[in-house]
Amino acid sequence: MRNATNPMLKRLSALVSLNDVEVELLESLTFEMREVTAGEWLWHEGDSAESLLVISEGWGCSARYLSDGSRQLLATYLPGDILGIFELLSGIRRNDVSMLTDGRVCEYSYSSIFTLLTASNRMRSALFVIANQHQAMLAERLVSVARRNARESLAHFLCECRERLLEFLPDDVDGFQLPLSQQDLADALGMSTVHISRTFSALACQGLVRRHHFHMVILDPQRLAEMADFDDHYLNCDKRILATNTPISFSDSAAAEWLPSMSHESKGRPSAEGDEPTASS
Amino acid sequence: MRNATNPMLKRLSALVSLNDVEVELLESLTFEMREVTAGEWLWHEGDSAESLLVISEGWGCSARYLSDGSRQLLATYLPGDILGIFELLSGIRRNDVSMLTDGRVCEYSYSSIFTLLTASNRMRSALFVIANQHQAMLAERLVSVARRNARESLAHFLCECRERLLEFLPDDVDGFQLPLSQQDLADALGMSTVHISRTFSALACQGLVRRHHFHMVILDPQRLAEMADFDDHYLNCDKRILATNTPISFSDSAAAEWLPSMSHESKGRPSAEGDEPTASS
DNA sequence: GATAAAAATAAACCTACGTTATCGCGCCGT
DNA sequence: ACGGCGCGATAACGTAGGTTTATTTTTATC
Repeated sequence: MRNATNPMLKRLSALVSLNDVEVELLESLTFEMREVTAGEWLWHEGDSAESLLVISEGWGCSARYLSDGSRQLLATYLPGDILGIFELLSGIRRNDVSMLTDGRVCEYSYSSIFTLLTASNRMRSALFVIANQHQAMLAERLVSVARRNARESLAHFLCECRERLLEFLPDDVDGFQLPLSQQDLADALGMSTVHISRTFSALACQGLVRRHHFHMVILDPQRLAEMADFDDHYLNCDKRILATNTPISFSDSAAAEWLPSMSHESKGRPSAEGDEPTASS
Repeated sequence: MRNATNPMLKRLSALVSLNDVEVELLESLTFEMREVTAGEWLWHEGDSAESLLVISEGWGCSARYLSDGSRQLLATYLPGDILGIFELLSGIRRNDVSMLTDGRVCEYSYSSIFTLLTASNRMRSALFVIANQHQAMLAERLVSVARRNARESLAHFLCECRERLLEFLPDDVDGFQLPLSQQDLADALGMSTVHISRTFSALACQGLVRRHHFHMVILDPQRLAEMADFDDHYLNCDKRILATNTPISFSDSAAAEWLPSMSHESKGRPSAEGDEPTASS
């Protein structure tokens, strides 16, 4: 794999196979790397949105705060995650986003992102896929909160975290850092901190997980996934589509500008297209 | 307002002010109108996605079905709603979608939609805004299920329905058809049917709503919104952005192709741009 | 209009979770 | 070393909402 100090490049190249032109384009993007600390706000609802953020280190989250003072986590953001895609066109931040831990974020101005989107179908698709993933996670969270009991819900969350981290983790590791306090987990899963604690104990008793402070070990991923009714499909289906370059049958030339991987060049404008040698249609 | 038998035109022109070229383009789109009946599936998760659907009459919903047989409604679709935007680029349906009532849907092939997206910034933005709205509703539903009690939750849902319908309803009406059975509502709000029933009684006792079968009357919208902590912002903020044509400051020409309403023409390709005389930057 | 099927209500009972409170532990600054 | 503080664990208790069963109302079918 290529040198990837550029976080955006790192993330996108994990999602789609980029050609040299695309890599070059990504490497030429200017970004500002910034140190952030736990609890720091990345932005607030209503702020004007002019840049896209990639988390390079640390965890973040978006949340809604209610009038009674409680909050509901809407999403967690892991290293490699890209934030602010949804606001690209509206120009206004939709939720509060803050860091759960110390870390490092990279800021890309929307104008450079627009260049990217215009130049490459695959990268446009990749950003869509990321946005889709977050929508899918949100839906799955709703299912958890609405339909699963505490143990299933927590188990599901742990499975999800593991699956999301797997991509960036060495294969042999069976544990990972889960830098969420029980308060954070409670806010994410719609439970009380006390019950999070209880539920962790229960899962530990069943020999499913082991936890020491922020370090999680999933002892029996299979059984945990079973009890949570966890299916990684919602996290990976779009990824697979991009990976296999599944072409969708369209004759219209307009489609070529939008679809992930049509093999013909788009009509004469600056373009970074070109396909890897994969199963073609 | 213009003749709008074309449901897509009707919806988009309610969202953004379209110019004549755009209207013409929309009117030239071919679509297939289809009668559908309550309970009919529009598509299933995993189906290949090749078209966008506009609900012209009736209500629909998307849902996740769990292994224990229960289901969770993820979204409701009202007349005018556009379905399948998210699948534009992935080409695969992500959730099961079915009709809650008899109705009528219009199908637009993705290829014609791609034409639309390529031709007009504003329509591209409009579709994004609609996708954003659904994401926002999903988030708000999560908040409801996770943080609000039954009365607040139901009240919030009713407020949301009212707000969404308001656009298409005569102003003077204080009642509307809410064609969801208590089972449907329970599936949407993560509660049991009996508790939906109880909660309706409670709301009725407090003089907040009146309900006769599928006909809802919100007796005191203000008080209902208060108790639900309902703020229509999440439904309307993007709409307002489009309406006021707020320009976002970008010097890059690539941005002009993406943003809702930059006033300059995009570079020489077929374009349906042109702006209404509004407050300029 | 008679009948069956579906939806809504109601009452009784139960449990998964919230709430409150207490205690122990590791971390920090003085 | 000390006390303060945030975090997590455990226990006792209360309750919102689930479950079950039965009765009534509404709708659909003929």
